[in-house]
Amino acid sequence: MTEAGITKEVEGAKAVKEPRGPGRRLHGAIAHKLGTDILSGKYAPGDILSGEVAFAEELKVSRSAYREAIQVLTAKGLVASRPKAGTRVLPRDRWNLLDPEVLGWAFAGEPDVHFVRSLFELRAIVEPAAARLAAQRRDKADLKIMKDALGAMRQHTLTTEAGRAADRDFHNAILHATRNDALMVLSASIGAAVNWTTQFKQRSRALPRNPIPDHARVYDAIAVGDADAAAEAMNVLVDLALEDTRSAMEQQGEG
Amino acid sequence: MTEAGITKEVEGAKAVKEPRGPGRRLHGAIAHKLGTDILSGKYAPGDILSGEVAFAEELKVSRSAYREAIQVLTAKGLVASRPKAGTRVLPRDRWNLLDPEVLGWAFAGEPDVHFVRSLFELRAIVEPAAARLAAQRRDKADLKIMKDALGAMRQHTLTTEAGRAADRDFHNAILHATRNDALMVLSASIGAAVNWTTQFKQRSRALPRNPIPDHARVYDAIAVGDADAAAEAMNVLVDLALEDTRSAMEQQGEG
DNA sequence: TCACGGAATATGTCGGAGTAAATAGGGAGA
DNA sequence: TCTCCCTATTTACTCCGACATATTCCGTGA
Repeated sequence: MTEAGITKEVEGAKAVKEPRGPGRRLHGAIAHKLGTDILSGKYAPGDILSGEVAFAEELKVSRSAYREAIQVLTAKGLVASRPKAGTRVLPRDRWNLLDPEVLGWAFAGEPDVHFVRSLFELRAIVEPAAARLAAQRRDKADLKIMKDALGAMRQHTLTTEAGRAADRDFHNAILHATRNDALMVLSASIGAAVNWTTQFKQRSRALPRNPIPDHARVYDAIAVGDADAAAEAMNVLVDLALEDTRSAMEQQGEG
Repeated sequence: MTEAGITKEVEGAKAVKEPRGPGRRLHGAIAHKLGTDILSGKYAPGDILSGEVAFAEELKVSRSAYREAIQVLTAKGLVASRPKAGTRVLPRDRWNLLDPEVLGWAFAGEPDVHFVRSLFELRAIVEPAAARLAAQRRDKADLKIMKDALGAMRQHTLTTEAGRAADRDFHNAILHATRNDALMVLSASIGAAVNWTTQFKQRSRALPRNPIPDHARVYDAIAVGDADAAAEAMNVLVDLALEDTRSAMEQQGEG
């Protein structure tokens, strides 16, 4: 039954789907392939993806599947299609880089060091301000989540998956405590970026210093409602991360 | 010819397309309708959009068109479809609120005051930091754009479209001068949000004080490379905007 | 050299078939 | 008799191929 279920369309999906991906749909797999190709620079802005039929038969899929993938890419601002002009890659400033899926495509290939630096700069901007807002709002439920995450961080080190999960929970709780929808969405993007860069950072250098006390200082400041202290303590944390990224960037080349 | 060209599918598009929309595609119109319905709360998170066929025949469009629209919504994290469970509205924190199109849907109906405040808070966080980075990088071409926009702002007032365009150009140039891709994407979102709220602010109160001197102070600080002064000057600007939004919010109710 | 018309091509749209998953029903074991 | 597990059916999402349409390009004529 299962072997019989592997029809030709699934074989086509296997051809374009990357191995680590979960049970993706066929058009999702095509979108992933095209997205990574665009993000990696294989297709430059202004370039035209030659017609539907050519791509569809090259990828051994029907035009509908290809079309669905193009719709996804269009929704994310990567391409635009016009009736006769074909599907054209849009300029970079039209791309929705904060989209989690686009972020995943960007980090699927070679992570562009310039872009990684941009992301960590954004984090260095947003998170201290978020800590300030969290200290001003001071939601009890979120405070408890932070405290639990802090406790989990004490038990596990940052080298384990549980430790990294606790770290993520702590930062996400702070973003959540701002009661700011826009910041919460950003937290998803930033968190994803941090995740994807974690592996890169891990092989570039060992995990430095012990971040627990710094995290505790952030929590204490938020708990007592000291906005300035919270922002400053978080500033120390993200500056450390930014510095790590900067050195890793120089190590990879392209100063 | 033109009347003959109006076939049933175009009539269907007219049925769901809002009047002000430009030459949108059919599935784009459906996505707009469903998107605004979801953003306005007509469909709550966890709610199920009953089957393809029901919606397709209710909207008088084919299933493909409906499916394309669902693909767009899925790409933006608004919904998720599973073979039997139907198409389900995802929780809010999965939504890609920073997507320009989603932002447009959010402001198509009643602009949620809480969300507007979030957006302006984000702007108040990002723009001073952007001014600081711009002062550190100090790109000559972007500096010229800022200067031109400043000159245009002197000639037109903020009550005219040209004046508002100059204001947008000025702020966008600062974001662009950061050489930070993530910030540049955010600028598109924030700029769109500011645009959509402009009409709301205009009828709520007259344009206050003359912002030209403050903008000039930001420009001067960036031009001489004084990062702290640039951040502080921009802080004054965005705090003013945040204050305006706050008062407009209270005026509308829901303090 | 410019304008108009025809042709070609790619997009947009439609209806049908297949397949995967969730639910409900029945049977067996405790 | 109640509970748990297995199976079958229903459901609707996914994929496919073909048709209609709009736009662009090129050629011809003025």
